[in-house]
Amino acid sequence: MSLAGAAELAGTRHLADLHRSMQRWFSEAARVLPWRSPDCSPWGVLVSEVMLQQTPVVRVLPVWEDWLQRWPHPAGLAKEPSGEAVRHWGRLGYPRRALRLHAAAVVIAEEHGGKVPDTHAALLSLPGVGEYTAAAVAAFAFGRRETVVDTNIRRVHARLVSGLALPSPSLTAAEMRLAESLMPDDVALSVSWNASVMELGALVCTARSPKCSECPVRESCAWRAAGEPPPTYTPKGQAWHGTDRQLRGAVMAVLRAAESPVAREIFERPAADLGFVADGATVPLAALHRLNSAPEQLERALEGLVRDGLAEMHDGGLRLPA
DNA sequence: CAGGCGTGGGA
DNA sequence: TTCCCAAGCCT
Repeated sequence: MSLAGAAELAGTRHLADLHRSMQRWFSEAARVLPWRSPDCSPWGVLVSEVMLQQTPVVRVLPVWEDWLQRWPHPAGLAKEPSGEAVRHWGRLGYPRRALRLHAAAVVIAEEHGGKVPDTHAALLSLPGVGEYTAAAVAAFAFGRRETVVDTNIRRVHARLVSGLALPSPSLTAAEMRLAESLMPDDVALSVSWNASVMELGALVCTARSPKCSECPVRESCAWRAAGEPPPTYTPKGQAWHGTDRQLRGAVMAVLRAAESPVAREIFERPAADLGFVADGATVPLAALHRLNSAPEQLERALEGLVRDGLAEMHDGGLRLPA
């Protein structure tokens, strides 16, 4: 990063101006989201943060509403079989998150009196909660001064301060130090600073085709000043077609739709004779068959799902954990 | 620590 | 059509 740039920003009047500009922009440009409501419980914030991991807001909204109505408190979810969490996760993706959220609810019910813990350390110990999520919940649900660093914030810092098109592939110690150096001292202001930088990354300072003309801090942007140089590396795309991942997703879609355990042969047989599988399961089953995977790969996918706790054997068939 | 882990919409 | 990627976590 540009140490000179960071030093110039930190501890100067310039930094206070930056905080002010961002706060003003956030107050008028921020999206209205249910988990930002003052009425939203810490549990609602935690659920939103986990759902938002690697998942766009628009897809999270309906599932979050369903979850919070169904399980307004962690204790309610804790009483359910973990498979119910997975079933109601729907097609959000990364269903292990549902499993971990359920496990977190159990820990909260049993060890925290049913209340979401309010410290970074306690949050971090919950399943599925890493550095980012712990900081985000501590800040946004409990008003704490936390150095929140997510992909949006990393990108904004990379451009605004370091003059780079994109941050490095993985989070570095230097980035954490930079993020800390930019934090307002005031607690309330620090919370809105975290939220506003994240929102700027999500709405304006986007990965592709950023809307610099709408940026409230474009005059301070090191990347813009440098002539918007291109990224210095090319992110490696994730393979999808033909992967175990794709097959696992197809199997999970079947299990979510099935009302009874699905026999192994059903996963291999054409979708025609599925009399003993619930109607709702035939569509995802047809999609699975269309993948036309090798038996060995199917075996690997099913075993992987069982190993991960996303499915279990019952009556010789596979089902969501009951 | 590099790689595995879902999904669907937009460029 | 293909590729990219969206508030990461865990091993």
